Amino acid sequence: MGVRERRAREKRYLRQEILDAASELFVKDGFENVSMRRIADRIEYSPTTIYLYFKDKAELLESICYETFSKLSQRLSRIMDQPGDPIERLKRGLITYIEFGLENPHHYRSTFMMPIPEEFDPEKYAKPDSPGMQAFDFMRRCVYDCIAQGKFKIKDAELASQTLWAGIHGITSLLITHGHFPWVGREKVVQSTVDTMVAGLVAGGK
Amino acid sequence: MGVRERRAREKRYLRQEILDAASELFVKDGFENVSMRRIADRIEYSPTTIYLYFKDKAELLESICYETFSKLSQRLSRIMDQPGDPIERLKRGLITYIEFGLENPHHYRSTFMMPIPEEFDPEKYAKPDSPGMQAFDFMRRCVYDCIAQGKFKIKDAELASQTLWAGIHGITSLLITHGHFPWVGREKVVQSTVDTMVAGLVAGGK
DNA sequence: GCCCGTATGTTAACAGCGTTAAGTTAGTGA
DNA sequence: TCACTAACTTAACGCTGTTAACATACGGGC
Repeated sequence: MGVRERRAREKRYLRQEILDAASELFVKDGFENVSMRRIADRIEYSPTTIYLYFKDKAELLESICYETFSKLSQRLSRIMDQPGDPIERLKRGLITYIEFGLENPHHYRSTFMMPIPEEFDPEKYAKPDSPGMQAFDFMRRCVYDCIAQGKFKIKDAELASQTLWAGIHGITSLLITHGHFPWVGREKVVQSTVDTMVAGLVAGGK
Repeated sequence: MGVRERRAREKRYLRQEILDAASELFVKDGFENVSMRRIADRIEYSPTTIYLYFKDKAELLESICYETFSKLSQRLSRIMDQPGDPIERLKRGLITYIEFGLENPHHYRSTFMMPIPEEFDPEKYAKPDSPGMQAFDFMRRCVYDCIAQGKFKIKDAELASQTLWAGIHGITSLLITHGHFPWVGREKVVQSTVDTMVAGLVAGGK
């Protein structure tokens, strides 16, 4: 009587096929250039079939970003588990975040650069443990370590974390959207951003 | 024989009327929620009329952003002309930039957060003196002053400017797209970002 | 063994979008 | 008066995300 199981398996399989097709187009062309019809073409189903597996386009592409950002979480967790100077650890984590964003510009854009906040939707913000926010948590824990060890002049870990996030998000998103700007050099400005932010926390702003 | 002139005047008038209508919708709903047809409705012309005055939607909304960002340039130029400690001047400029972005989220988004870089289009990047870039120039000049007066450990003014830009862009864009995030406080994190970046430049990264 | 209900997928359509080609109208200059 | 041009409109193309209505096939209960 494994019929139910076979069906469920097939269903999972098609769901994954949709995800794969969508992901491929998404990586190549980005959110606004992937249409439900193009995805459907690729898997040789009708466009409406997709709606049996995903509520709408946003949810579909959100799933893709979720998968991808999980990899960032893994990378960060490996770094954070290592011993040694928390400041060096923090810097490596920040660089990893930035590099991840540059490797996955469309995912990064969809996750962190897309909508202007519509009305507050508790549904969405009740789950702050999305992989994106998980990445933020890794950083926050590392900042706690730095403060605990007296490395920072600033004592408010939350404030310090948010400040750092601003910095790394800034350079990541600018390099994504303004790749043609006459940067002094991608690596150079990435490194400078990280070094400057951390130095600022060490020295204490004001 | 002032007919030509009257016609030209009327033409300018309608152009401005389009800009005003578009701007109003734009401020309210943002780029992707303003349609040519909605603009046309508002001024009681047919949608195609707009194309007699603007090449396409992008150019129309670019004009709007241009106008708005000119105001930022003005604000910044007033600040930069004042005497006194260049670091204080710089900080005031950075804060002004951020506040401007938060006051005009849709303009800011369209100008600095929108496209993934398509193929290099020299047409667009031959004019780096757009108001957006003008704002950047103000900051750069101020950074030069700081370095000239030996206030910064970092000596590369271009690198320092780009690093600062990353920081202020980061907090501006995050507050725009993630207004619901549990920030420790908007003003607080803005101030912290500016202070931390500047302190980092003063102390010298590494 | 038949029938019903459900799961799965399709077709057709709606309402919108940016944009273009073709057509209309009014008014000026010759 | 005629021809030309500038200003504007109508109609259409080819997209978009999404929904409602319809088709089909298949397993469970009688």
